[in-house]
Amino acid sequence: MPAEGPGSGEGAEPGAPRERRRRRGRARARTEALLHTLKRSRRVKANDRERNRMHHLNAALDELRSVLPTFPDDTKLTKIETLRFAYNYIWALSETLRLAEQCLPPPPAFRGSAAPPSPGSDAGSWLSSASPSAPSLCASTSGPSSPATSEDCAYAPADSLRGFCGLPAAPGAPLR
DNA sequence: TAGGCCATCTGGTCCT
DNA sequence: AGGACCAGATGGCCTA
Repeated sequence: MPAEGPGSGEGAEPGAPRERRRRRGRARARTEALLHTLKRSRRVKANDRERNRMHHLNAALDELRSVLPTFPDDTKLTKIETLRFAYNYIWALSETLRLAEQCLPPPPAFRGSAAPPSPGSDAGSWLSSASPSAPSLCASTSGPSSPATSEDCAYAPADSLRGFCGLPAAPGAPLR
């Protein structure tokens, strides 16, 4: 807000140079104050837009979280974990599809003796052996406090693989 | 208390 | 000119 002084319209010797300088100074201060408030209001508007933008970004991130399987269910992944997990999850799903195409129709030998990888056993190796350069399905590379345990890593692809290969999916399978 | 995560502010840059 | 996007800075909250 420009502090508009009460004495802005007094009339004393309109032609005097000193008075003219004083008026110029006041006018300049007024325009500077105006400019300042203009800049300020633009900044406030920009801040508001930026806040909104980030809220939308977070909403999208929440949506992404909601379709990612986590263990336990109420685990909330951080932003970076969500992005990494989504990346790896997509990779794992497409890999699952690829493997499913290979095993349909299921070869008799496979159904009989050799069981598909289970979450607890060699699913991790299934993941890593599927592609040497494959990313881990783990959401993060962080320490033990990370919500993405090794259990989570094998969880989704192993179960979906079971489904695709005509075997009963394990209870609580993440894929609908 | 240090470190991680997050929200917000801010100034710069690019685009329409 | 104004809006969108981006990256850096800052401060608050939480946890080990």
